[in-house]
Amino acid sequence: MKFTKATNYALHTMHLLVDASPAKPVGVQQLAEMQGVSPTYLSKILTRLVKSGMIESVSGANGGYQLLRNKDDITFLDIIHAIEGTASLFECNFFHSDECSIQAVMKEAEMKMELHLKNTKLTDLAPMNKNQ
Amino acid sequence: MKFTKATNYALHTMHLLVDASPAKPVGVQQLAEMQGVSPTYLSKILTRLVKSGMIESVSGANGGYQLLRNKDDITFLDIIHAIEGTASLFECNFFHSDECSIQAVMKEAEMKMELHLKNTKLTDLAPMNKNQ
DNA sequence: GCGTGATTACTCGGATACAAGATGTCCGAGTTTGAGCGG
DNA sequence: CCGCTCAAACTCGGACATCTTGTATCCGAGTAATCACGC
Repeated sequence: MKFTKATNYALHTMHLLVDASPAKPVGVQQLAEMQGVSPTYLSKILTRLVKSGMIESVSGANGGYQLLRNKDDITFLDIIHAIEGTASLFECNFFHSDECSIQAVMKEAEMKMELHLKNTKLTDLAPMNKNQ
Repeated sequence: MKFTKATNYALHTMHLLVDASPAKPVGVQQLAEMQGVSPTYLSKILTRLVKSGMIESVSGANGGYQLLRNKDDITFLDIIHAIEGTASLFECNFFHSDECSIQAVMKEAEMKMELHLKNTKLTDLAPMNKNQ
């Protein structure tokens, strides 16, 4: 039960892209270098963000990734769901006849967290400095 | 990013123990059978609950596990922390000069969830029926 | 009837096996830009 | 000066390789209750 590193990379990358917006697309190599990841791995992560419609890829020379949606619309939850999936964090395997009361509590707790992530946008954060 | 099955087992087992309290200790085999787990694996999970001081083991014939603390004091968060650990769900690997603003948001969201889990106790749930 | 030992019913802990998912790499393919070259 | 070609700079996607962690099993050891047996 931990957020994956991919989520960490995705959030930071989106933060960088928001800062760069609405400028030219940013190359994977540059993004990867700033975070100390391999470009190939980061591109796999970004592919998931593309599929969720948050960013788009620009192929060819001077290509890279850039924001697609309005930067004010992108919430933390959007990014996390794109990477981790939207499945519930807790799945009860017990053979209940009716709804599992434990699962209900867990789901409610999860929703509390998601609500906060849904209400926080990347533009709420201070711009990221390079030496940060 | 999912809660482990061990957490599921632990929560349901604690629920069963709360129902049985303050009766005699309940054997692992019985607890495991009700959940469709192997007794040996469940005992490993329960060991963690013992170490956290929530339950105690009674060895020997007619032994098993029983509640140690007051049943009204046991929160969901206690059980989850005993199984999953207390580490933060999100760890930023980026080399920031100061605090990571992304991590701050994530930690806050996590606290929202934990707050709900801390305020919910096992005794808030309806007793568990065998055929449930 | 009473003590003593053996059996039984349990938990405990370590070692190990297995599976799944996270993490990361490699490589071939497609795409756009831009430079170079010939007409 | 224009257009064509080709190389360079990119992303894309699949196929692997590796590592960690969750899940589960096995077995020997310890412990307490109970039973059996002999005095």
